[in-house]
Amino acid sequence: MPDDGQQRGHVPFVGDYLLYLLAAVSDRASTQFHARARKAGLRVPEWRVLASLTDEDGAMVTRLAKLAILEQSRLTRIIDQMAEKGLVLRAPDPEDARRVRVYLTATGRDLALRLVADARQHEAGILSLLPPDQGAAIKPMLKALLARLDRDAPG
Amino acid sequence: MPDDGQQRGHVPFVGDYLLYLLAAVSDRASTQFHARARKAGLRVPEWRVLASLTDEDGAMVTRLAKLAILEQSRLTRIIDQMAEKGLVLRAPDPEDARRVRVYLTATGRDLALRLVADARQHEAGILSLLPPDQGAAIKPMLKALLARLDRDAPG
DNA sequence: GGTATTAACATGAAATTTCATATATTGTCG
DNA sequence: CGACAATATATGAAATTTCATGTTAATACC
Repeated sequence: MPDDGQQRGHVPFVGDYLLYLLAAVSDRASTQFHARARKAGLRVPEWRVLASLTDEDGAMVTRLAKLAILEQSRLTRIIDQMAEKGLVLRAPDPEDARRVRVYLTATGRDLALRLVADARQHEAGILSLLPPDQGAAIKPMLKALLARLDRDAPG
Repeated sequence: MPDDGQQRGHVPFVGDYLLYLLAAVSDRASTQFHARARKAGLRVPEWRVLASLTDEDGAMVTRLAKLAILEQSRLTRIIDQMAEKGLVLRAPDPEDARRVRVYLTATGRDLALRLVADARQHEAGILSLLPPDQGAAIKPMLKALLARLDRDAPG
C-alpha cells in the first residue's frame, strides 16, 4: 500500500471541501486567463475593473468595488493607476457630490472589449473540459448560489 | 423602463462569466467563514495552511503551497509567523536536505481540528442554500473541473 | 433651519505580497 | 568523479494591500 500522505484515522478534508474547490478552481482558471490579460499590460484587478465597466460604464466606486470583488480603498488606488494609464476617467456625480463615477476612455473601452471577447473564448474552453450536461449546469448553479449568498449578506 | 445601468447594445458580461461567478461565490462564501477563523486569531492563509496540514501533516513547503493555494515565498513567511505562534513546526527532510517539512504542533492540531469541524458545518449551511439535487451535484462538478485544469497545467 | 447620522470616497501608516534572485542540495550525464 | 542543470526554500526591495480614520456631502429628525 503506497503512502499517500494521509494521516491515520483522518477523513480527508481539503480535497472535498466546497470552499477549497471553489477557490482552487477559481485560482487555476483565473491564472490561465491572467496570462492573457498580462500581455495587455493588465493585472487581475485592473482587468476586473475594465470588464465591470463594459457592463456598467459610469458606475460609482462602491458599486464598482462590488462588481470587481475589490475592497473599496484598494479600488480607489487602482482607479488612480488606470486613470494614469488612460484607461478610465473619474467624474463627480452631478446628483450627489459624494459620488465619483468611473468611465471608460476610448482606449479603455477598446482594450476592454477585446479582452471580453478573449474571455468568452477562454470560458468556452474551460466549459468544454466538462461533459456537456455538467458544462451547461455549472453557471446556473453558481448564479443561484451567489444570489442566495448575496441575499443573506447584501453589498 | 427603469434604467438598469446596461449599456446600449451591450450583452451583459460579468454576471454571466464563469470566472466571475467562481470568484464571487468563493469570495462571499469564504468571507462568511473567515469571520469564524478570525475569532480563532487566524487570517485566511493561515487557516488554509492549518486545514491542509490536517490532511497532510509534514508536507513539504512546495506541496503545502499548492494545497493552500499560496505562492511559495509568501507561504514561507506565513510559516514563520505560524511557527512563532506555536501552531506549526519546521523540520528538515532527512532524505533530501533541500526540503523543509511542516508539522502541526499539538496546539496547532487542536485548533485545526476544531476549525475543520466548524468548516464542515458551515459548508453544510452553504450547500443547503441550493435545492438538494444541485447541492449534491456541485462538488463533484468542481472536482472534475479541478482535475482537468490540473492535468493541463500540473503543479 | 440646525444638528446628528449616515454615506461615499480618499488617505496615512503598518503590514503583507510580489518578483526576481540568492543559497543550498540533489540529480544527470559524459 | 566533475561540471551542469534542476529542485527546494529563503530573502531583499519595491509595490501593493489592509485597516482605521479623515473629509466632504447628503439625509433625517426635531
